[in-house]
Amino acid sequence: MSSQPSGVESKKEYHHGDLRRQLLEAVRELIEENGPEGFSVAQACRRAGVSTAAPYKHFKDRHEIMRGVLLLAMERMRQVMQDAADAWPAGDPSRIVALGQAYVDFARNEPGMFQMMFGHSGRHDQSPELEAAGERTGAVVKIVVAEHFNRPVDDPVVQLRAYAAWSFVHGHSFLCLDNKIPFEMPAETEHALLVLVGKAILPDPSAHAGQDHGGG
Amino acid sequence: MSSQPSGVESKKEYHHGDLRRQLLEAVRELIEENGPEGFSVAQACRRAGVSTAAPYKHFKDRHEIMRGVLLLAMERMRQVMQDAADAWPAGDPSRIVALGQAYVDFARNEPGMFQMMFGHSGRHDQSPELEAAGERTGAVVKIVVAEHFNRPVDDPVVQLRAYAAWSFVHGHSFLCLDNKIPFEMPAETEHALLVLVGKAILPDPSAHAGQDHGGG
DNA sequence: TCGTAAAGTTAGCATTGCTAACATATGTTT
DNA sequence: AAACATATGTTAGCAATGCTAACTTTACGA
Repeated sequence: MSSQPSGVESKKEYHHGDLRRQLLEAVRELIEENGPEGFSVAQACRRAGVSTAAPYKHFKDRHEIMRGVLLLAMERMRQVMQDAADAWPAGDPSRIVALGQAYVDFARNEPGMFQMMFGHSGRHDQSPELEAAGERTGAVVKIVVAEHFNRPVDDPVVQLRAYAAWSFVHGHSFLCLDNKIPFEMPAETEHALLVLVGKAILPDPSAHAGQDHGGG
Repeated sequence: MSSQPSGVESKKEYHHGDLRRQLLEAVRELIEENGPEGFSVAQACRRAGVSTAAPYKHFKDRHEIMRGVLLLAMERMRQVMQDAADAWPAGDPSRIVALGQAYVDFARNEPGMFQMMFGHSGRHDQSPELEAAGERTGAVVKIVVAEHFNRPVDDPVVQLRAYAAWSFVHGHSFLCLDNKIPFEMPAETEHALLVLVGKAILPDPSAHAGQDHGGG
């Protein structure tokens, strides 16, 4: 067993032992502190206590670092959404609202991450792994919507309605972070908004059974 | 009249004559070509044919350049939305769909600008003028929604519903640019989506007169 | 035990944002 | 018209950054 320090930095050794993970964490912190633009590899190095050349033993370039950071963030997002869904029984309309709330909450709790994940269309910060992680997150939404409509996940109705709901919470999240909401919105109003739009886009299928939920 | 060149670059004179505008245009081009991250003041200088120090006679720093670029972009956005609204008579439900389509189309036509305007929450790239321009754009939406519901623009119902609709097209625009749509979406499907969500969030007030459109 | 590879280091390059000091054109005042 | 003030260019140079090259130290397996 090597004497690799875990968690906090211990006595200075030549080999850091946990650099990769600490770099990812340092970058995450910097982005949350200074915004998506406000970070540099050099800053992260200082924070991790290594030279500015050290990261390139672990990552090809700064974009690969970003990909690592984003992958972890996407996994956190999937987790909080899964937890929100699990807090309600399948089929309960509150489940969808909770899911949307979890999405918005993640954006508010990790605004830097959220903006890096979705706001840049960063060509360089893309990867198959990240894409797969994104699809796992999207799957959470689709499954809940499918259960809501009691249809298979690949049903066109489910696809379209799930996407419409996602678009809404996605846009709302961005507008929140940008302080673009043109009126007061306390938590209750936001909840009401989610309920309102949830009902509108994902109407209870048992209520008006004959209705066409597909649209076009 | 001085011999200042207009439009294309003419014979090289010591004084450029149109640098401020050409820099803004060069930056806009670079962002559309290389993405929101992929531009530098130096590149814009090369494109405008001046030294890298020249911009600082016109702008305080790179953020002031960005603010200028974003201000012009926001004005273009307001214009295309106003035009879309003007293409339909007041009260026509198609007007709202056209407005949403114009929003999404702007994002697709100027993806770099759209992402710079909304995707960064750029602390440094903010200004009172830009904020005012943003509110003018938002006003177009609010007015159309107010006419739709036949209520004053500051009516809470109008505020909330207009915001909900904006959130949706905003999110959809981002997801489009990020290639995050999990299924095929030709233009007709997108139109159908806009109609579907438009009806859901902004139901025709004449149809179900007694309905509560506020959602409290 | 020893050699190899992993994972650090320092030195250095090109690019960038920005400033300082200088140069040139513009145009107003007499 | 001459002279000056101002606007708007220039070159030179600084510090920070991303990244590479060459070297050094440590860990681990044959």
